[in-house]
Amino acid sequence: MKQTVIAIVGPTAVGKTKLSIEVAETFNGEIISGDSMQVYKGMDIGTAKITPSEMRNIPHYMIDCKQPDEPFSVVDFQQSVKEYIKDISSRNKLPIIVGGSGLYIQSIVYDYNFSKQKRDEQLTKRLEEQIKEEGVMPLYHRLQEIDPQQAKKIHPNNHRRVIRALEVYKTTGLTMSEYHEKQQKQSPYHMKLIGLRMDRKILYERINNRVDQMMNDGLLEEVKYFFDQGLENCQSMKAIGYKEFIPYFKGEQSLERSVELLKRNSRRYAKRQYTWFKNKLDVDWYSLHPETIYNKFTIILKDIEGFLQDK
RNA sequence: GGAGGGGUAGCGAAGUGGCUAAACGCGGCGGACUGUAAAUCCGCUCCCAUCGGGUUCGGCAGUUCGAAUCUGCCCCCCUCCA
Repeated sequence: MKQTVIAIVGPTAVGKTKLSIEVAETFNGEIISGDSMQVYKGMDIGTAKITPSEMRNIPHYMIDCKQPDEPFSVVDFQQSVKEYIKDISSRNKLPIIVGGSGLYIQSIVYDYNFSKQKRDEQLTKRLEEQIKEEGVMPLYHRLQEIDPQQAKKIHPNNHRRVIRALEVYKTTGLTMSEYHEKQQKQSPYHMKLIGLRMDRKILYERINNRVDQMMNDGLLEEVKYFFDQGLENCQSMKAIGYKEFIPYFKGEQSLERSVELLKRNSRRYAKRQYTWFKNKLDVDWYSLHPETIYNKFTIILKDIEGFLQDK
């Protein structure tokens, strides 16, 4: 028998957190964050992390489980989340995954079959060097030889993915395509995917306003703290809401400009999130409007009820 | 009234006789994604269309085989001097 899981996805600032609490309270659920940056301790304002009081005593997982100087990856995420789902289900509670990191959610929904070996950072570095010296094409051609299928899917300009594809083969002996072939297409879970969306204009406005709010709430101090710790090159500082301020602290960019870029990057991110959820997941979409958000929530709760009954 | 500077696609801004429907950035839209994913990367964005065609660079009239680019007049904007 498959475990039942609810997932709530959608672009940033659409209202996922709010809904998640409603769902958890109504159906005796516990929440697993599906977010690549909220795992970091102390990155609260910039990641729009739920606050303890907002949690209303609902248990939350995958939040604050990493130090900002630690690396984190989909595989770490997947491993932990699978455990949490098992654990929550075993206690007869409803696991609710809430988040906007497409790949992360995907890795749970379809139980992505990642390569066993860890990422070899030395190798990554070497390949990066090589690209710097001779350009991508030599490496890209090599990829075309060992895994033509994958090569076709990757644009040569996407160095990151060219390198990764090569790495997978070098460290595991299997090509990426071979991993894909082994991939099951069915979800191991009995799952309802709830997608939240909102008129683009309104969403963008909300994003802009939320950034202003973050600034009022002390985002700058939050980021400054990490900057002063010398963490600027860490993975955590690649987050939107953090990376934009690094040039400011270095005196290379005005604060105004940083905020502007933060807004822009958030908007662009929201667009990418839509693309992912639209095209890679089988989502039940619900259109939200700020004025009538709770009416829509009521409908969603009813739908979930129906879903939970017919399993 | 006098002296200069300028009007280019939604915006900003290059271009200063053919290679230009017009660089680049922003804004907008679409897409890819299996260990950095809030990352990384790709495409479209004057109009119609499948090739292809039709209108553009303040306006009008010229020069020229050919003009956003040269000339004349006109309209508008900015700066300085009165």
